Amino acid sequence: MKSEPNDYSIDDLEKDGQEPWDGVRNYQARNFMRDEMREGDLVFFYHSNIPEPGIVGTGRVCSKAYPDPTAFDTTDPHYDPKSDPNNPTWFLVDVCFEKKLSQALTLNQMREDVELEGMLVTKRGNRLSVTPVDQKHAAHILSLV
DNA sequence: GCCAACGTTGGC
DNA sequence: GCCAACGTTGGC
Repeated sequence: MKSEPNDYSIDDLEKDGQEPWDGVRNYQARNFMRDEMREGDLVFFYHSNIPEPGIVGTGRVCSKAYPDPTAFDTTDPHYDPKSDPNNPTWFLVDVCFEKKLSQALTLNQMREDVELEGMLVTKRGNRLSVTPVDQKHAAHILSLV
């Protein structure tokens, strides 16, 4: 799961302990959260839009998927007038802090690692903020950090 | 700050 | 339903 650290960082998650992953307005990312993610699933926390983007920590999915309340909040920047509260468009899960890495696993390192070949987040032009990670890729990442 | 990638919007 | 225009993401 990507986040710009200026907006929400691994340190923020460590401090908060748990955070609703709100504001996602992309159908593919929504589908992963709503349909694929389960409580207890491992999450890699990725810092984007910085000089050295990469994985900076781990977390866990710690709620079932539920409607994103910011979609109904007219004062929220992610307000979506087309999302009907009776039939919500946007869903999210809560993410709980697990661990901050002593050293980030950078995007460059992931791209150079043949074991991580094909990992979605390493692909050029990938803009999805929530992407699935293969079991074998996840296991390898855990062996590195 | 630039720009490639790509999703969304809206005219037709 | 096509596609040009536009907006956003995010690496560089």
